[in-house]
Amino acid sequence: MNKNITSQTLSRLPLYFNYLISLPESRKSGHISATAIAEALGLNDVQVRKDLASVSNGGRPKVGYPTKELIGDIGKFLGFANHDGVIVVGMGNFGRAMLENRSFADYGFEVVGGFDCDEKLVGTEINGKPVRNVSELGSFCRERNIQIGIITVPEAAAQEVCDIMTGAGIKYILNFAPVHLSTPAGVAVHNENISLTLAMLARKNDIGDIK
Amino acid sequence: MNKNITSQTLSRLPLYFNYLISLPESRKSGHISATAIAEALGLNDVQVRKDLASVSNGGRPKVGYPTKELIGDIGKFLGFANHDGVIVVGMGNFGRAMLENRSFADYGFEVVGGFDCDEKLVGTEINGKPVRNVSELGSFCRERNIQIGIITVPEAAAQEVCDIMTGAGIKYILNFAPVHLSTPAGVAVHNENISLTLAMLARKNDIGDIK
DNA sequence: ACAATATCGATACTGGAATATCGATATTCC
DNA sequence: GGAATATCGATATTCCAGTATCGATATTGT
Repeated sequence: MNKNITSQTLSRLPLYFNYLISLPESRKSGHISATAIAEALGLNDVQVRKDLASVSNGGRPKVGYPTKELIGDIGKFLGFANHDGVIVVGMGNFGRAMLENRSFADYGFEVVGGFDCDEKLVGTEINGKPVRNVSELGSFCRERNIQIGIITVPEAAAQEVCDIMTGAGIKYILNFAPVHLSTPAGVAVHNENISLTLAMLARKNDIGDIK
Repeated sequence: MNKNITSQTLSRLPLYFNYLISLPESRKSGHISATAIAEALGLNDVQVRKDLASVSNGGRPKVGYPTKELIGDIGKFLGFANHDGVIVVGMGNFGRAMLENRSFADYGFEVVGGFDCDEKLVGTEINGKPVRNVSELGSFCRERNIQIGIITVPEAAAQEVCDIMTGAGIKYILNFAPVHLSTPAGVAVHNENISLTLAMLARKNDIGDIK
């Protein structure tokens, strides 16, 4: 168990977690080897072992890691037992998809509500979650100490929404608008530009010689 | 202008492109330095220079790169003048958002249609784009030589849809279902797990030291 | 009990990407 | 025109993730 971890390792942990919980109950009761996990996921066994070393108390030679304990360790490490509240601003299709996304719960997040400035939407519910007016965002987040926000508004409104969020004490912002947001220090932004992602994926092999 | 390019460089090019086109018109008419770009995007200036060297004819010392030319070069290189057809399978909110996303066009993509297996949706139009039955996917894609597909179906159906896509000759898959897809060689998959992204964003500081 | 085997963990190696350094060149200012 | 400065491009260096190797250890089978 070594708390020094790279983001690459961090990004593979959910993969292991996913794989382990998908195992039939019979296999969960025993042990599992890094070799077996690597095989199943098409990875290198040493890599898996190194990754696991950073979250677990170690496995035993010839036996492997106790499966249930390992699941617990990874889950705990990733904070999947948390219940962090998340708000979503912009109730277009994207925003609605966020409110309906069930997989957040698996990772310890709970979307507690949506915000929009369209009066026709304010007051409605989506997937049982209320839609509030953006003007209430500040008080809502401060009251509940919400620290995570998702921006799914059109490009033009993104920076304004971002400012409102940071003003409300939001510390982590996931931004789906295709613009670069500027934020005060201490606020982490992740820009998720779908078109960009697609471009990176689909253009890789097109062009000349790529390593 | 050197056509040997790494995928890392390639993945940064759209970033530069994005930044450059977002500049006010006044600054676009002049020149821009690698240093300035690096500063704005939080990257190393040498890295930016090296990246740009692979697509542009070079800048001038003390002056930088002619901005408009650079935009053109990157855009041309990335194929943003293309019109690559894209299909979307799964007409939930997510899928609908994809059909309505205007920013694809900026990057040379055109969503040509959606697919679903819900008969209530098949035959309708979303944002002027027809929704077809998944059973027609194969013939549709082969006829039009579609190579790019986006998966926005629930977890359980993702692998099946993936198989149908690869069977239809799709070469690039953007997958929003939170599962690892297995594909034949020659098919590129990008898994976009929103929950995971959020976890990495919001948990980074929680957990010990992350590099 | 002892040999064979599977697996672990630590260390060493490798290759590629990021970064630092440096000389060359264009521009600006005096 | 010449000094100062910003920037480029090339080369050298550093760093890091991934992989291979190897000794140690636990289990199994004879």
